[in-house]
Amino acid sequence: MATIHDVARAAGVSISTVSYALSGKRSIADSTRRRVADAALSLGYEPHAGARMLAGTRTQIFAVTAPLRHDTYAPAHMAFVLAVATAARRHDYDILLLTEDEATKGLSRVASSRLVDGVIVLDVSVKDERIALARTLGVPTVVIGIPEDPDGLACVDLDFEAATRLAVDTLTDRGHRRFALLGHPDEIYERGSNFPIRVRDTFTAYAAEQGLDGRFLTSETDSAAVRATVDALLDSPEPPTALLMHSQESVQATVLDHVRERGVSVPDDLSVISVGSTFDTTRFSPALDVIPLLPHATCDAAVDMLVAALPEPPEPRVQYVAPEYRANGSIAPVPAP
Amino acid sequence: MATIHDVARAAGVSISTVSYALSGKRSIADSTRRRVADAALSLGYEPHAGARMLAGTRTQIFAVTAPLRHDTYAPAHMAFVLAVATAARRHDYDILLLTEDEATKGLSRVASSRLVDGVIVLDVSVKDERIALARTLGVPTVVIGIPEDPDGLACVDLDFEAATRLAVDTLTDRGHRRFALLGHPDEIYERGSNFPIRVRDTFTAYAAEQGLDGRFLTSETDSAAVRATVDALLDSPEPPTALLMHSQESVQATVLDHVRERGVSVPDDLSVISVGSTFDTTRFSPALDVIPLLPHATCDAAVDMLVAALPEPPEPRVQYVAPEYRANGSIAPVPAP
DNA sequence: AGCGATCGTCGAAGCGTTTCAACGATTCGC
DNA sequence: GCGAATCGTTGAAACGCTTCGACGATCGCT
Repeated sequence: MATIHDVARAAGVSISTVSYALSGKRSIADSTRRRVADAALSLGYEPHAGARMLAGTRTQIFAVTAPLRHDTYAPAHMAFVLAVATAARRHDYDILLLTEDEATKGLSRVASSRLVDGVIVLDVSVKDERIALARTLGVPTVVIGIPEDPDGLACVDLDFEAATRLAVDTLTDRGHRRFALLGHPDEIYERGSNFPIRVRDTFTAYAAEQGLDGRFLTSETDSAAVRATVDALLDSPEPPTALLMHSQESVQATVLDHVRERGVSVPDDLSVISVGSTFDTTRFSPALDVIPLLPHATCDAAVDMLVAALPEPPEPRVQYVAPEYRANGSIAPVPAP
Repeated sequence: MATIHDVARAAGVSISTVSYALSGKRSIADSTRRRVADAALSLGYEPHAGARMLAGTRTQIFAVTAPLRHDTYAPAHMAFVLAVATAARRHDYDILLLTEDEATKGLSRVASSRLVDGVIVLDVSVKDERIALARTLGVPTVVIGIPEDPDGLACVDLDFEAATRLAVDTLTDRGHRRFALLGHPDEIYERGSNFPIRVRDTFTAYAAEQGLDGRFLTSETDSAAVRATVDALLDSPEPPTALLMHSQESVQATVLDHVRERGVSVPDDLSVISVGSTFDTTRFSPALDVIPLLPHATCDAAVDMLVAALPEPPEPRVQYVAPEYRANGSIAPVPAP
């Protein structure tokens, strides 16, 4: 394994010149720079990570703390981990993965051994011990999602409020006045889960503000209960003409199945939008319009925020990522009465 | 941040004594060891990762290279990444995650910068550039899964051959003689995917060897095609009494749905076993007997193998993890004719 | 022409560990 | 009671890099 000494010898310069030539931190004659670069390349020189950490101030590693809860939806979870990894690499950073109980314990460890330059916290829950830890550790941290008390923290998340209003607006533009929002199971709200609550509350408040009929329904996960909920909705005296869904993939699939079985056509009889989803709604039949979670945009923003502030912790603030509407033909103007 | 010097001063000994006291690499008087330990604890001393890498020979980091392909089943993928992380932590190792194109490019990078002590290769494909790279890089490596040419590599995988025979044996013990295996879509086999082929070939050969009727069927992913396949099977002159399934979760769910719709009872009319599955087959109705993939057992074995050999590459060999049968009531003795 | 500023390069001082050779103090065998 | 072996401890030398201060050479300005 070639060291900086080998490169220096091969290029006929001193090791400091090699360092400066490769890092660009001081001006070096073009001819010298070229000679150094050539030598480095032909020797296959890669700086020793440990030496770099010790001498320099950067490790070029971020920790990603991503506990796995029993209700974690694996594909979404992975999309975020992946998006962080990809974003980090664009800034020459690698990702150290802390999962399960290491998501908390490992955080202190890697921070105080100065293994990482910063931390990305994924999948925050309402009461998240990692939040307090990040605050006391003083290691530069960005949180993806909004914890109960974001004071003193840099957070990034999709703007669920805007997403909800965007869904409603898109439908009122087409004349809809009677809405329903099918949310997650009750326990999710009772547990204080962050964005389901934000979506629910925004929906209710915004519908009231606009003088719309806006019913909120929770969804159980078993398919019979979902069908019963759909029946109750469609059989009500003035059934909604527009349905927002902010729930599990399987629930949304069941709803569509059951609606079809009842002879209700989407979008002719009922307009449907999936809000804040992580899965591919074009595989449903019919494909659903969606305002998706945006792992890439969110993680890019988070990593940018972290990198920009280094070596200091980023300025505490909550940054919202603007939602995007993806049309797939599941909405239509309100049907004639 | 406390350094080893601070600890030495606090304990009133030299830094080498601190190092030896904490590492246990030389005998140290018990009283001294205690004083050092106390000092380290009260100062919150954590050794500097970079200094350690530079001076010592270990980094206490493994790279996990896990590309994400378009057909990767996220939950299984994550289970493996997680299982590796957990196993590694038991040996005081952290995990550096290399995904997407970094799965290959990053491998050279982290290996030649001596950032990692070893590599775990996940999700090998038939033609996998990471295999060749691992061979030339000389960094200690263990592969999870069996590549086309495992020569010179240490590999760990579930014993799919044994799993398949176990499924067949379990059913022949109950008198079954007519079998079907529902596998993956055709393209999977054509692409040369490793374990689907191993399951298929073992099934066919073992059935022949035992003088059984063993039909192999591929499965398309769309539900109509799956139903048609089931119909063809059940309507054949001498329909099988036992069905093995080695296919996607949704396909298995569809099969069960359709079988039920046709009034065929599992297990009374048809015994069913799910082979090599990563998902929870107890959520099906009926719950299915399963010989699951074993991420934990597999990753434990892989990490153990890697750690045991360090700092040398592990001895090249293929280690098979024994399959486990999980009964959930989906098999029964062959029905009376 | 003479002066200071700028440029390209270099030597050397760390960074915080691990580890080796060596040392004084005990203990042991005879 | 003497030399040899053992034990606990130490100082110092790496490990490979970054970065600071310094130095000649070159430049631009009066």
